Amino acid sequence: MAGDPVKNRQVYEEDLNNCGLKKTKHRMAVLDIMDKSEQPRTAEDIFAALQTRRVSINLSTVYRTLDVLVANRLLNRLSISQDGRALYEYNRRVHRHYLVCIGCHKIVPIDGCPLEDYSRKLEAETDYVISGHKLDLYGYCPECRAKESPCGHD
Amino acid sequence: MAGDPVKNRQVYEEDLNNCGLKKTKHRMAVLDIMDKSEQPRTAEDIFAALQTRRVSINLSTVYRTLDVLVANRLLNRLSISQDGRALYEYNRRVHRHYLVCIGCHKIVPIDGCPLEDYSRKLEAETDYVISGHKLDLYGYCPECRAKESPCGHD
DNA sequence: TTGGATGCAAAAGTTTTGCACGGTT
DNA sequence: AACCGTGCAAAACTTTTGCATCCAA
Repeated sequence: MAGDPVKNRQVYEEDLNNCGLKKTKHRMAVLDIMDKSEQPRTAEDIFAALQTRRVSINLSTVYRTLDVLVANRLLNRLSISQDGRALYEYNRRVHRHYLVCIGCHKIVPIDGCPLEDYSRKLEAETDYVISGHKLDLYGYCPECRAKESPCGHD
Repeated sequence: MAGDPVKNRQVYEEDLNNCGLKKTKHRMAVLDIMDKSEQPRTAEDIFAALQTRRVSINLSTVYRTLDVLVANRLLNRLSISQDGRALYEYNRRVHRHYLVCIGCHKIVPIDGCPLEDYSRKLEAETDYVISGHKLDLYGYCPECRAKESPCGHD
């Protein structure tokens, strides 16, 4: 699905066009990096990935690029991280949730969404229009179970 | 429930004691403010509330106090906010989720939790030990429905 | 008395912005 | 050519830290 580079470049280009955004090497590279990322990434992280690819860019441009892509719904900005840094993910237009390991901070996507029925029910109860939700689950992966501290302090 | 100031002060004092923390006017005031808050609050916001109460405090002490109270599970730190600032809430030891209005940023608590069964099911599937989750729902409150922009840009 | 709590100032870290220049359409 | 995108430097903003002093137990 994310394996054919030529096909993907066409997708990115089309997405940028549909949004009325210019096609720049920076935007193309960021979309490609994010599309191929298994996990949500920080701006700094994306900046490093660009440098690895020999794409010359300034960190402030990374932020500006991310802002534009988020505003146009090509990326999502998450608020999972505890440490105050924003995380970004490619918007696959499929509803996705994550399971975050408290021990090693590994983030894995979860299949499916348990909240579809619940959302509609809550709309009826609250008289809100519910347009989305964020759900992340936290726990210890098989490798990290032994590290769990029972006392509350990490 | 949060109406009797004397009773509540006893609770805060007891909680601080149980955690081996000294009882200071700052900690007492922060616990009281948070206990009486309907919505999660930022550090800056709590700082302002303290000043309104004529409690003299430095912003760095607010952060230190919040850190201590979070580490001891008397408060929770949330990651709802989009704008990079941490939000804190009083830990009522009841599992709680929020419904956030995209229009006016009002945050209201939701009754109940739709995820209890799901968590256990996911544990079985993934071989993780799931110790918690974060769920927030987003939408437009009755007052803000008219403001919804269909184009993605706010 | 003693170790933790606090104020103040300074630093650290992330993200944003002003401005001049460069690239895309 | 016009407008948007970019680099660079500086600023803004939230949060953390060092150190001397203060306070609760």
